[in-house]
Amino acid sequence: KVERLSFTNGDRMLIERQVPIADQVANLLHERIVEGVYTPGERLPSESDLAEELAVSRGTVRCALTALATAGLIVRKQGDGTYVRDAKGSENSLMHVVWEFTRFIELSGRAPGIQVVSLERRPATDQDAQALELSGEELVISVKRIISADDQPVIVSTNVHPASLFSKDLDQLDATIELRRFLERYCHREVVFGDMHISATMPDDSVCQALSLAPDRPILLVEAVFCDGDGSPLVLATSYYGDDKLSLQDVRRLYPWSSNV
Amino acid sequence: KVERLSFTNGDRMLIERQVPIADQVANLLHERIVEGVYTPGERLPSESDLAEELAVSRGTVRCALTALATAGLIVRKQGDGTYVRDAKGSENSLMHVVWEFTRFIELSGRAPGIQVVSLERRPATDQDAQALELSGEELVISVKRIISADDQPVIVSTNVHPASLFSKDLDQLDATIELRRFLERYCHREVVFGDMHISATMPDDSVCQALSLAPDRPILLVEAVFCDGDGSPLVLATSYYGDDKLSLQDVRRLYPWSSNV
DNA sequence: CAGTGGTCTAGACCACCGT
DNA sequence: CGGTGGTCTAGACCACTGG
Repeated sequence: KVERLSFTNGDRMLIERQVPIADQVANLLHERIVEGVYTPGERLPSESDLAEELAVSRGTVRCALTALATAGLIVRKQGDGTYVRDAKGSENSLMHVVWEFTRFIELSGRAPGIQVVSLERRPATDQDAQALELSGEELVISVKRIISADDQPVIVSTNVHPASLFSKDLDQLDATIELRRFLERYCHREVVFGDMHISATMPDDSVCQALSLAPDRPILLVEAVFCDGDGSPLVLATSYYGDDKLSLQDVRRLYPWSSNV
Repeated sequence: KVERLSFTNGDRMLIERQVPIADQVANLLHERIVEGVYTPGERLPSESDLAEELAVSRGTVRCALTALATAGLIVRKQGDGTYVRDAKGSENSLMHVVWEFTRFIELSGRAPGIQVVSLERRPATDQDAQALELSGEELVISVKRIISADDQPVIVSTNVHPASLFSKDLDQLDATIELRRFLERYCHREVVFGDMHISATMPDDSVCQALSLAPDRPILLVEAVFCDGDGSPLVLATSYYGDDKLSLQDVRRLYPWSSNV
């Protein structure tokens, strides 16, 4: 069998073992779309052609394309071809907004900033315990942040983590990074799942003040539990969105049991 | 090669050709989960066992499992097994809420009702035209409905469709069905994609009146464009949610280019 | 009609988990 | 260690689309 540790196309490393080939293919195609090698509305090379170009099987290419299609980046038409979808797509999907604040704000063309309001270790409340599947009087680590766009505060966010996920002391934690990186750096976990609840609410005084809002202006409240691949809860996130321009967007493939993606 | 048009397990028809096998498997497993054959937290039979039981290849079973995992119904653990996730999951995901009102309300344990406020054919507004990718002065069909739960109005929804999708006259349309069935019946299209924007807003007078709300109570506003598999816009939906109990929920697999689902 | 994506199969090897 | 899911391959046939 051919050993394919890596090979180059032109002067560029393309495929290597180690990380799943399908993922690499997806990333590669994603890059090409972002960079405009494949432009919106354009038809991609056929699956067979891609398979040949990258020296992988067609099944692997399909796997990658499925990922992109699920994310809404491409559209596949049987008997015709695969097209780049002309939409921003998944970049600002609902959940990313919650745990990748900064990227979301950057996408709206503004400069993100994070201010840590508080960082504490305390016993879990009943609500915490239920959401994070904790039993008894376990400890949690709670971080409250204010996120700003162009120095204008737009989000108030509180994240509660099971303390058992952390090996470091409180004063060794740098909370001025966003949720995703925070989890990666200190818990070595990756968010894979999310359960979110969205509602409209009137801001209470503290939120009002933090976001410099008029008290009669409704804002979005997002409550979410994020889990890792095993379904273990990593964080209970409560976020208030106080910016007109922060409309949430959700692009996704519907329907349930269609493997046909 | 074995011809497998259909076969039975006990007295029950299980697999037939025509509809993709993987989908049938997914549906079957979904049913079993819903019916409690497989209960939350329980480990499913191994992929190989399922493949053998249903007389399909392991790849096909994996396809089905991937669909369920994407929807958040199961969790797969390498080297261990596949487990039923204990969460309601995808049934009331964000988008379903918008185009399957009745199911959503039923899931909350109440009786759904649909009242048609207006049904008209008119020229597209600029906003319609942009959202539905119409050019010029094309016609649209606009339906305004009030959805109730236990006779209590909870949603005001306006759906604008390109008139070109319809072959029937206005007076031949029955709008007392929800969006999904409406599109199936009269346009013979299936919703596959959605672009949604969510925001918090104060209800205007008409919405207030329709939902019997106090004017100082914030509500959710969801604006969505739904498309078919080709990415063609089918409907621009504008919905106001005026019920405390109607919190939106979103469960989904994150991360982008992981084919590893 | 040729070419595309859609589906399925059979078999292989791997990484990982629990025992 | 055996069994599980994770990945990849090669090849087959189908359904659909466009020219």
